[in-house]
Amino acid sequence: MDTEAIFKALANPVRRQILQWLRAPEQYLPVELHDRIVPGSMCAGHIERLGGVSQSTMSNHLSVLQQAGLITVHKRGQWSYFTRNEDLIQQYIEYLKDAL
Amino acid sequence: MDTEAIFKALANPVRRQILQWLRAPEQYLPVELHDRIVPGSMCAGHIERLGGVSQSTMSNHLSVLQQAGLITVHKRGQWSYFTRNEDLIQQYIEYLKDAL
DNA sequence: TTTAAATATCGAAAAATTACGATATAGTGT
DNA sequence: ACACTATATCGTAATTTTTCGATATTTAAA
Repeated sequence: MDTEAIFKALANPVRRQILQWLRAPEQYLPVELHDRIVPGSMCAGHIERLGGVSQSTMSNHLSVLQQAGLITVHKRGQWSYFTRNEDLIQQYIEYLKDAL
Repeated sequence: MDTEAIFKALANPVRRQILQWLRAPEQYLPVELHDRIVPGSMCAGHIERLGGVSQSTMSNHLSVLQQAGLITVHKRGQWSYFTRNEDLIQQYIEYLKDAL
């Protein structure tokens, strides 16, 4: 677990918001979307539309979260589906409990 | 609880290290020091000597931690004694448990 | 009251992060 | 092959963070 990367990733409000959206993608997406191919996930495009930043900026945020291990990507066709890495998130909280 | 400030404060390795030193000041200080006036605390000077940064830089880090509420200061004479704010730290972890 | 010691604040340089538009890459459909 | 869509990457500008030395402030000590 790269705690340094996690702390840094979480220091940005847009990235924390992304994690929130990914907690309940259905809540933020129209019901009938092909996104549902990978449940509990959103593709980059939808995350981009939710956030108030450009495509490249959002892509970078997603990359930072991914490198910290907080989210994972599954590529299907031309789409990238992002999912929370609940295991790592939990592991990080456990770590904080006695390391903070 | 200013979570934004906490996330940012924790994003810096020097500041996280300070929190570690403050977990057990005795471990990092010569036994016979006047610092023991305020138990579980260290004065700015000792923290400065432990970290590899200048006096003003360390003072700034301490200020950031303080503004985030992660540490508190007690002034005695010409010294500032810094102590972990365990309540807030715990509160922050509780917050993360269902907000992250 | 002068001197010294501990800490805070100021102003500015250096480094890192965030942001954007443009372009590249890769997959889809015609 | 061509156009189109989704995403990633590149180069760079803007912003924020980190850092430092110098100076100010406060308390103590001579």
